[in-house]
Amino acid sequence: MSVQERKERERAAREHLIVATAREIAEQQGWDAVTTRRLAERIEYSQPVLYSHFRGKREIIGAVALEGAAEMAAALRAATSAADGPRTRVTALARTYLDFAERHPAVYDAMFQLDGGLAFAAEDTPAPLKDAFAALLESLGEVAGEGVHPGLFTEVFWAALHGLATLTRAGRLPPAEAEQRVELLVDRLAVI
Amino acid sequence: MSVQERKERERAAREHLIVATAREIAEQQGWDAVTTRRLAERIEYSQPVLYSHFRGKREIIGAVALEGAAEMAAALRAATSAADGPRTRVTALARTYLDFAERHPAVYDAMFQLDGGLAFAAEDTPAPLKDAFAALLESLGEVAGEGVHPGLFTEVFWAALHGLATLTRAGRLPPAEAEQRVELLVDRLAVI
DNA sequence: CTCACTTGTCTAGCGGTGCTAGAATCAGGT
DNA sequence: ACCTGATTCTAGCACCGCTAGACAAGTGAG
Repeated sequence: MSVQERKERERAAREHLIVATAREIAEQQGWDAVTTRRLAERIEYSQPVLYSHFRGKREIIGAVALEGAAEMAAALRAATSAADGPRTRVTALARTYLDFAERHPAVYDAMFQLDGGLAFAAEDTPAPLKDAFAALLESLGEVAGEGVHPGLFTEVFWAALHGLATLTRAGRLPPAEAEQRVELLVDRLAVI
Repeated sequence: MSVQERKERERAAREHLIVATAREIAEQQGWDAVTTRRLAERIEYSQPVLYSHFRGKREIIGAVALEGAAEMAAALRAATSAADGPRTRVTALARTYLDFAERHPAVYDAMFQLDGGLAFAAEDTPAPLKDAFAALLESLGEVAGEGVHPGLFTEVFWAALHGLATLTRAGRLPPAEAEQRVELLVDRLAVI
């Protein structure tokens, strides 16, 4: 059944092209510019083709989110493994997280701001999302402090990072003192 | 010029009706349901009337955001003034903030998630927004700790609250341990 | 090699969106 | 009672997400 295999391969390639193109448009012009028409034109297929791969625009956003989660997890692990000592590790983690959000705003939005139809904090949460949280937990768990549940601590730290990321990018916080905010956050929250 | 005064009064009343109706629809069915057609029909005028009051939908969102900011500031001040001692005050502040976000999700979105065309952290930031931040600063400044700029501390604390609020509401954090997260946050961030 | 059939893709269109030009209507002053 | 200017509406633009049904291309059987 080599023919069928080839077709499946081509189908998978096209699906990846859709996700990559959606992400590209979103990074360049924002998610509002990612319309099914524009996306279809860019991949040089007609609109209905998109719906043979995804249920709708929401699922495309979800696919970008999963891709982003995997990348973020990798970035976090790379940064933390290069640092020794809990304190340095947590600081590196925080910087990397905020850096990721700043450099890939569209992906970050797909993950946390937009509705990609993904389950969170539940049984059927997709693996990449669980893994991204796990990457946070690995470094943050060791500075949770005694008597504090590592998962709960990670949630709080994560929420703080998320707040900084979104408020900064939305112009709610001046970017100038970003570094000072990170240091204050790590100083206070992490128990070294 | 009594005629003109009456007209201006009626115009102001209608403008307020638009904002109130937009908010009502948003609270009931989400901001996606707030379309110019639906909004126009509800206020029993045609669409173009909306554009004689606001530049566009964005400005209507902005108007709701300003209204919300004033209410939030009032709620925060009410809660903190009823508490004595910095620690109790900060906890009350955090709870009130999160409670406001949970009970008025549409207004909260207008303030911090959607684009209402408002300036933040800048010279021309509208007064209600500045005042809401000031309300936070009043209680948080006293627990910033030595050598830490009160404004910077407030920003970090606020970001953490914002992260908790948005991630919880988006289903990214399980609502069950919300109270524990607040306590952990106050314990660690605030210097009593 | 031909032909029916499945599979895949496209054209065209639905009901909706934010927004606006120009027609129609209403109220005010003379 | 009429003219004039402000106000409001009707109708329409270009776009959106999504889909039914026409059409073409590739597949396997005879």
